[in-house]
Amino acid sequence: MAGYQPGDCEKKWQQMWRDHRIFTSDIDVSKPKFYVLDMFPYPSGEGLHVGHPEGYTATDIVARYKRAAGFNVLHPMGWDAFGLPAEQYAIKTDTHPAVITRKNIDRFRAQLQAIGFSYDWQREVNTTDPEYYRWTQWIFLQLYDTWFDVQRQQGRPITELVAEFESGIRPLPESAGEKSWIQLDASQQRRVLEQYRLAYQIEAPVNWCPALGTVLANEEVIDGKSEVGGFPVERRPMRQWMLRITDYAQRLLDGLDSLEWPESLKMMQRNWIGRSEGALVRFDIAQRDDVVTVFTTRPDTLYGATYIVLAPEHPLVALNSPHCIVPAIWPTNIPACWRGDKVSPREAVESYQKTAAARSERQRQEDTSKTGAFTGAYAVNPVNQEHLPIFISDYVLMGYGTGAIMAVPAHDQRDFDFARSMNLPIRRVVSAAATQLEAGDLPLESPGFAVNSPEINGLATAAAKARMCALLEQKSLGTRQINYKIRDWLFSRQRYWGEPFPIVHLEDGTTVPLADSQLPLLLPEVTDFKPTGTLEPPLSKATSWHQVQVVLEGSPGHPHAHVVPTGTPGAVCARREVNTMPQWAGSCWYYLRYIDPHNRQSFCAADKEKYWMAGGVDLYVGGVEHAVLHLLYSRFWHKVLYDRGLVGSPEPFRKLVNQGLILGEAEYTVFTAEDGRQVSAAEIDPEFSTRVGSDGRSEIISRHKSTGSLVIGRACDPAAVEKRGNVFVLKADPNIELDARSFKMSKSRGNVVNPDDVIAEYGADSLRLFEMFMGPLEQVKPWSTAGVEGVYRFLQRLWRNLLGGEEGVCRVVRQTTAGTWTCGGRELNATESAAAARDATAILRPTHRVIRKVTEDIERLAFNTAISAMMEFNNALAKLTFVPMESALHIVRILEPFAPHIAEELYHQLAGVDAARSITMLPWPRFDEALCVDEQLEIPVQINGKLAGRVRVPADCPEARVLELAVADPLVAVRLAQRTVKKKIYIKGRMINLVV
RNA sequence: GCCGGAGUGGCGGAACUGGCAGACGCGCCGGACUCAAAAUCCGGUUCUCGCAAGAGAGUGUGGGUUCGAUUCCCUCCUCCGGCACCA
Repeated sequence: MAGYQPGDCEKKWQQMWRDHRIFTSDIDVSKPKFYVLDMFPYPSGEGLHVGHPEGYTATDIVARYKRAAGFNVLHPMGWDAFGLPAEQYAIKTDTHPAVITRKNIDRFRAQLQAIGFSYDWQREVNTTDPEYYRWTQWIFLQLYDTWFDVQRQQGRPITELVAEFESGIRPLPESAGEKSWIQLDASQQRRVLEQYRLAYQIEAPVNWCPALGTVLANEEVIDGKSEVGGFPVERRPMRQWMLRITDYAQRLLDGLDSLEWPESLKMMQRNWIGRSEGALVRFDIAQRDDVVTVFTTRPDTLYGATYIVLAPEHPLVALNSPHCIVPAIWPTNIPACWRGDKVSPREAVESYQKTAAARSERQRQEDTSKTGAFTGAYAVNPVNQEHLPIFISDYVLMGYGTGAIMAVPAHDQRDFDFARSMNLPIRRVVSAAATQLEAGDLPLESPGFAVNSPEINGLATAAAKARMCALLEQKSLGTRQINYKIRDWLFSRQRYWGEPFPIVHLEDGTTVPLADSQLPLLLPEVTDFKPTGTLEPPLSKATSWHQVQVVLEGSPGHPHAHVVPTGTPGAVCARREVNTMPQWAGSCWYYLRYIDPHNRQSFCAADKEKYWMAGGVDLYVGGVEHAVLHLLYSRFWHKVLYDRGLVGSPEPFRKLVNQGLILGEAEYTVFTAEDGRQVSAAEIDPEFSTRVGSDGRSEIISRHKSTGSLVIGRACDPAAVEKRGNVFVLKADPNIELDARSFKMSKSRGNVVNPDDVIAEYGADSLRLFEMFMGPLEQVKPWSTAGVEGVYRFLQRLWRNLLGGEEGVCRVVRQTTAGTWTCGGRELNATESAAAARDATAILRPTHRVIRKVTEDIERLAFNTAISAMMEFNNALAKLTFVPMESALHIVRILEPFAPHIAEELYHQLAGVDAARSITMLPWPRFDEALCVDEQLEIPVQINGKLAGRVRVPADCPEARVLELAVADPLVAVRLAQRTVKKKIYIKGRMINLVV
């Protein structure tokens, strides 16, 4: 038999697994279920990179192990295939995105199958498949049909809201006027309900990205640029679909506590949700019948308020509104700087509003200096009737709280800065010390003790807050309030490649959902899918698609629509929604579709959902980049489905692990100045450094810290580098320090590793093993081709240790019932038999130990140490002449989750079983705890914590005897001479410490 | 600035719950096999001093708790990630 040939056997076994449907899963109530899920990929044109198989290998190991351990495992894969990159590429190459998507999926599937993952491919899903997205549309309609009951903190069907309106239990909103529900006509009723639905439309300032030709959610905008492509994003008002995720803020926050997720990720979601407790306080506007309400988290500082600030877009300063509080002329006795060069407050406000509107999000972030304008109006502080000037400034955001604040410059850095630039008074109302009035420098933001505040003087900040809230509520001047940073989810996109909304617009401006029987609403096959260059989506060009006639069925106040041929009696004209859903829609619920992927009656049958989703997905592995996108959105959808009784668990993903990024191989950068001299990395100004790509190789342009002259950084041959102390230097000139680090893989750097190439050279098993051997799953770690070589050698050695090398013979022996030994059918002679018996004894304990180690390490997802343990065991095998069959089968069995192809091959060659039988059908081996420890232990002996000697004792040796032997040990005795042992400490089986 | 996480050989990393620091792999050095090379096998490899036996130091820094600290506590430094005018 030839040696280990990964290329041959991997294809063979992959074929066998497919032919015999080895990994097909079905409900089996006799077994506990285990749902192990990967974040499904976006099938990009580039194909897989080595980062993808990292998480996929981890879950595959768990899936294979859990099956062997007696679980019924669900382990599926699919495609998140709607979205911008394919569409951008489609526009560039003038190919239909469906064509590109199909090609990319085929490529991804082939690549994944070449790695030998044990997915149940019968359950493959594709978000762009009409049979899939009909249910995405259906779930959207559930959101549309749901309203949030604040009292119950629960989403409920719209019919229940209608019933409450009809019976009068729930008052109609003010917009309905004085009429009762039945006095409203159908159109008015629809309008009222639209204000309650979880899916609603609103005209609001949104993130418009001109380069992509679409709006984006807050979560998709990073530093004022689009997450996809990095194009600038501007704010502009547009009518868009929103989902009321804000209503679920508290439940999304509370739910985190029960989840086994990385703490950092929970923290990111908590920050994003951004709960803060405080109070709403009402300030009357002086000499007017108007009120401004502010939100504050520091009601205890109310006496320190010296002015009020409104966001420039605040309704009270909308100059064309009757409620505008800006007077026509400046009040008397105001400082000149409040007035500036403006002749009237209106002019000042208008001018500032224009400046603020012109500032982009990015400019706001970069320049945080405080500017603003005096409105000429005053508000009255409700606790002391003081008149406070009202300003507008863009450091107050309309989107948060009430868009208005009370400014307490003594205890808020931003208010402090603004007060300084506008010459406003600063009044201390908190002292850092209970016994002093003026402890701590201003602005003092940290908690302390209230001063200069009649009702609360002396109270610690927390108590002062509570007391002030109680006072405000008692006098009806304000209320306790909880605010969230999270905004409603902007859910529509002006793109072609997404799910169409199953909604039509009637001529009265109201919306009506399509009847369920009308789903899926297919994306029209258009040739022109390009953005229009205006704010109109591409689907607006598909006139024959969006102009329809419908008949309405059901209650006129909340009907559903059937699209019918023109001229059908009772039909009315309508227009389909021409926006499409964002990429996140399909991924919000795909884990549910895997459970029942071919169901044509329902998104997922209830009994199947109940079985597989009991307690949620058991293990979910994916990148941290989805922390506040997919992971928040799908929790939200899941909670809505839960409220509507469509799923049985309140949280979708019980345990979640983020795999760490895989970086390119380590690189060394040497810096050269313009005059050709080399410069130490320490001399470079990191603030100034920028990376530039040129013909696949990346350079760094930077400048010298002290001289400011231009410096270029280039990659340097690792052979020319050595380490001196904490830094890497050039061997040729140790005065020149280098920059040493690994970089994120990218095309422009030219450091991308393609898994296909690794498989071609070393096989899929080596790829899988190395991905796991590199280090802990969660950690960021650099790729190393030499490291792949290492695990490849391990597999070859294991092969040789069991089956022999090129010309070698099998070393695996069996003991017959008669007690004799055979090797490959040949009976061993007396000398050989003695060796076989000796080897069997020698390897017994290591066998049990390696089973235990691998079992425990898989359970805690410590795959790197599990692999080291198998390598150690393999090294032990190499020292033997013969390997007992039992040990051979055990090591092959526990290797299978990591390297399934070679394990399958070795199993068949060793056990000689039928080709259709898979090693995966063998149960996981058990280990005997008693056989995991050695009979003889070597106990280190310390004197005052320093190692002095060792003693060998039997494992069950009593303490007194161990100590006796320790003191008697010659090395120890020498050091103990003329010293008295004060204390003897023995940690059973571990060590001895003698204190002298 | 705020909130997380992490600093261990030349490199990736290991060390259970406070108990022999450096498992395993890479790299490097030496040897065997070979006409030679590759592959393979054997041995060595934290640093400093020493021919050696051995001695000393050592888990980012400085301190503390403890018989004993990579592990727990405090200080500072560096790196990575997230958030950032959120009242």
